[in-house]
Amino acid sequence: MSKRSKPLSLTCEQSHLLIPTPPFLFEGTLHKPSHFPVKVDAYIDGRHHFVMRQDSGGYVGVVLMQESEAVRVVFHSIRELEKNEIDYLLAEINWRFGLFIDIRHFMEMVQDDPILQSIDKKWCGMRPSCSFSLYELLCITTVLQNAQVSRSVSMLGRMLEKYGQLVRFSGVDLYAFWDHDSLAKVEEKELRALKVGYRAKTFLRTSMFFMDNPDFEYSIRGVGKSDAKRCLKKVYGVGPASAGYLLFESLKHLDAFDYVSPWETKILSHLFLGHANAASDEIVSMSKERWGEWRMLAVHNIFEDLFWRHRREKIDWLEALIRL
DNA sequence: CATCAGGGCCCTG
DNA sequence: CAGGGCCCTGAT
Repeated sequence: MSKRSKPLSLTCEQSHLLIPTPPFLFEGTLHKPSHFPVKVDAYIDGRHHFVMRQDSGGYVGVVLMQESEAVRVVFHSIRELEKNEIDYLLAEINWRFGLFIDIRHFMEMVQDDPILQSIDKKWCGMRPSCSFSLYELLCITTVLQNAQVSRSVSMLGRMLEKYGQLVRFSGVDLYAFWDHDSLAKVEEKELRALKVGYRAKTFLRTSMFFMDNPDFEYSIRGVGKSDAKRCLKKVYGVGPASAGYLLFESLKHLDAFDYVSPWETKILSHLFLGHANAASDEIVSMSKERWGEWRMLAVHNIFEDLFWRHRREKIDWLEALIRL
């Protein structure tokens, strides 16, 4: 694989409509302020952009925008897409952005919960969503491990420059991820040169795993949380923290909150108790008691609201707890 | 300059 | 099941 610096222009447009289960909040679901700045997806002026990879090797730039209660989907590609390709892409988008999820019970719970009530009405009711395939999200959780944000960002940036494909559509330049089969063939030394450290081995082993199990993601969608977690943790490099993110963001388990990382513990401790010293077990059991089967969705709403407010006007205690 | 934890996880004993 | 080691970075 060689470095391709010139963006590939995707000029052929096709437009479709998807209908989410109500109540649906477009920005809350598509715009995630806590996500770090890497050119793999972008929410700009009410439009969400990202790139999907086809099995055939093609790239499809996707733009999502609100159209009353529906979601307008515009595909950008180098040639006209066939009906079966479009059906696949639409079904995939329906899943990745959780358009099928019924959150009515959660919204009822919001009514008599002071913490959830404090979330800005503009987007209390957001859903788990993820522009990426399970493999792609796994690559992201891999760079998150044992690194601060700035390092995670630069590791992923270097990987995308070398192995990704830059595409241009609808006025944005974004990277498509590499495919697992090609990355599986890369030399570990070459990966290590990108300063990903011991993660080089993780990338190779996960890529080989997906090469051998191309239907892994589909086989664990719709499977119960504990079975799905067991399958995920068999993948080299996936521990409790990564499994949690994958279960919620990719597999839509709204209760995937059984482990909290230290930095998240501090933030939730501050919110629950007014100080940052609670133990992570304590935070998990408080959340279970308070929100039950909806606990990860609740925590997600809280975090995104917090980061969103933090971007507009710095929240001092939060600034002290997140490290950039 | 050196030291060290960090948005974990694997492996060993 | 506890704890050392792992790559690199930026904070101290």
